Amino acid sequence: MSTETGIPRTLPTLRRRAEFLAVAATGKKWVTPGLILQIGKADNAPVHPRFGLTATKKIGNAVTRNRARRRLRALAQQMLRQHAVPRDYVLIARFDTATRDFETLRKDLTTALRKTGCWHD
RNA sequence: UCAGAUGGCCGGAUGACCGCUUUUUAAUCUUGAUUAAGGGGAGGAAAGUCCGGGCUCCAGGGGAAAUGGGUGCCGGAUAACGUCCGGCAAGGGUAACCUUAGGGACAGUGCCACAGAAAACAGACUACCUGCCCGCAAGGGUCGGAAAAGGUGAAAAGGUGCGGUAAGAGCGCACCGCGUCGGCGGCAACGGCGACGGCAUGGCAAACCCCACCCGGAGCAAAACCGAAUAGGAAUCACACAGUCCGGUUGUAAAACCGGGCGCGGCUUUCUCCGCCGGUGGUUCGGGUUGGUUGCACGAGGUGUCCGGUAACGGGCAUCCCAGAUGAAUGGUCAUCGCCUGCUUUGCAGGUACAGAACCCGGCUUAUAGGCCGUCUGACUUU
RNA sequence: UGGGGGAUCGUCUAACGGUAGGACAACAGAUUCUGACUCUGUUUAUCGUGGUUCGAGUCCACGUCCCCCAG
Repeated sequence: MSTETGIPRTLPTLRRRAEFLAVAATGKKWVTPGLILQIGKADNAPVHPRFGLTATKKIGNAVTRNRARRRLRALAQQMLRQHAVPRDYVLIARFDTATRDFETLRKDLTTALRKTGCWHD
């Protein structure tokens, strides 16, 4: 389950509707053109960062939603494991998520983490 | 060469790094996890959910009826179909070919607005014609004849031509259409031939309907099992409360228990037969669950080949195993090359469709950049 | 995932298969010193594509969008 660094190789994900609602209820979020980041409360934070993904029907059909979700997941596995304090995170896909350049998307998430104070090196 | 018609197929490729899921083998231990190596991992429509079937439950099976729904030329294919194949008819096109919910209008009911004399028992109106009467005449009246003319309308009671007549009329004739009968070809739809009739039966059934055939309902969030937790409910109302006979066991007896028959109640809308079960149904209150496994991928399966059949399709043989997620995997990034378009033409820029399995299969419908391979028709040119 | 229902002016709602009507709104005019109220007039619609029919908002097929129910 864990390596010598203590952080799992793949981050656990949010699964229950109640968990998503709890993250959204804090109201703490940052909006960038590529994605929206929501952050859960600090008092009941988990040991390691967890994340959930949301792609609504508004951004396109099933193929577009799948592609946006997969890019966000790949991004989250890369970034959150190294550069995020342990919290619950929810990443919401926007119109440009499926087509935006991946480096720009990475900068979007970096900016969101820094602005919300969840960044660490 | 140009313009068309039609059938089938494909629907990007390779590599590197980092991942996800499933499976096989091996190792480790905490016996269900980790690690390592290897294999598999979205479509022609996976879509819409419009039909058909498998499978599961409603305990199971048979018959009848009602209600409701569907299909509708004929023959065949199929597990089945509203699908497919072949044929017929009608319509369109120079043609290849395409389109068609294409049974019944003499079973009955209904509708045909406006216009028009009339919209369906044909008969009334205007107008026409011979005779008679009135009148100088124009014209009027009347006994009859006849249904050819009447601006409409989507549609007007066979059409065109000739004869015929006082005027006309299938009144007669020719051709076309229609109907009836006969025999011929075809399994049939239907076709064509001959004779006769002398025109009858307007349209709408994607209006109600009639006829023929088909259909029980719900759906994998079906359903089964394991585990945890809680409960093995309470109140009230309605309905039914039916028992009896026979046999056996215990017993002194009364009686109790067991089995069977008849009866009562329930078992998909109703009835009924076999069968099964023994209280049923409604309302209110209270309590609880949302984990895992199976179902779940060897199938009306794919590929190749041979045989039968015009074809749809069927059969034989060989060979292959080819997705299985559950906040839901099948990917992310980079590079190179295809293909298309444009140009500053040997390189740069832009583009590369529609779209994501969720129990499975057969179809239909809809979306789709671009490309490939046939077959056929018409026109033009050359030989 | 399965089942059911619907779509008519900008909004709400009518309409036997036969000229798509009404209310509110908008616009113009009248009234008023100006505005409101009131009166008169005008504009605007059958979800899309095909089919049946002489003729479809209505009947049929396919598609698009929306709503409801089960869980």
